[in-house]
Amino acid sequence: MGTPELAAASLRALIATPEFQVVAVVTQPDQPKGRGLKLQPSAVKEVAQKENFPVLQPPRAREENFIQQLGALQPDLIAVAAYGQILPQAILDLPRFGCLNVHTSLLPKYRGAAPIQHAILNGDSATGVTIMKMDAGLDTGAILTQERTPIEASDTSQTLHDRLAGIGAKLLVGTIPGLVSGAIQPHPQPTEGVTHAPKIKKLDGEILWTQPARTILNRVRAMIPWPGAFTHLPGQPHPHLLKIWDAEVAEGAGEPGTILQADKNGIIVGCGADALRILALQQEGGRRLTAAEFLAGHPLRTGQKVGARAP
RNA sequence: CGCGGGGUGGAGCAGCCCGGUAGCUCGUCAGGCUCAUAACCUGAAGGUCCCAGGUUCAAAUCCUGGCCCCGCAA
Repeated sequence: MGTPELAAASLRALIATPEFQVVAVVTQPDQPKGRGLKLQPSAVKEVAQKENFPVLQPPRAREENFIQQLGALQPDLIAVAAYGQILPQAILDLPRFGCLNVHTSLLPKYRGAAPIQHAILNGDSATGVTIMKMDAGLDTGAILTQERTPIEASDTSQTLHDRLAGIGAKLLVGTIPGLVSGAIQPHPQPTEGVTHAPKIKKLDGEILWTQPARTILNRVRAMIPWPGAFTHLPGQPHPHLLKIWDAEVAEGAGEPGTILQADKNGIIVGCGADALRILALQQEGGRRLTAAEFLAGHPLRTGQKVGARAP
């Protein structure tokens, strides 16, 4: 059971392992997505369909109807990764070996929907993947295995996600035989160090220029690919949304939100501490551009303010 | 048909409302300056103004249809 690309990676790994027999794939119903809000199948559904596995897409997993359908398949084990729905106890109890969950953090840190983003947002130097045996709580199940990976300065949520997806898939496939044979025992999560990583919202991408440049840069990296860290450029009818795709901390001081310098080397904006050199950005309606390309058509003067919202 | 922005020399933009000479920043090429340079000066090349119709003496500009890109929304 899973929905986005993260889960698709695990699904591919399970399919590729001959010891396992995938009897069904469960994913969220197709959602209206993209321009025009057309219905789009999930990443998991695409993989499942390509391999001709039966796909179940219950609108609500707790419906009796679906639970019976699932029970009829008599699964020995259910693997879950970013499914997007809370599973009722009836499903957790269904398989002989329980339900395993792939979670992209070192639990009990960052329980919840967006552990990858929060790890980068907080400037952590490492994170990892946990395979746990699910219980009724939110990511509170007993830990089976964990694998750690460093967070590089160049990592974004995108790159880290891709790496963790691979690690998680491998770890899941490696953990299942150990659980079945009894070689791997579940360990309850420590009560110390519990933190939560709530779902990222669009507004979490808004840059607060009064924060230190380091903190802002973490936000820029954490919000890739979605929603993108953004600010606003004062404009005639309305301010223009401006997404920051790449940046680095630069020396310099100036009033937060003020452009200190703008040339081929980047656009330097004052922050609460140090300054941020913007290297790649995108205005609404436009493509992603390097600072030099952007400046060729959007002259910026030093001293100009950015991000100021109408009082 | 969910809402909105946009497609103009190689890149990024202005011009469109108020039809009539193709503009700006950068890049490219040539020459110059310099110990030297991605710096500076001078000059040059390079455009079916997304496509198809329509209106008009005349369309980048106005009208209709289509294709593509992007932001919002998820």
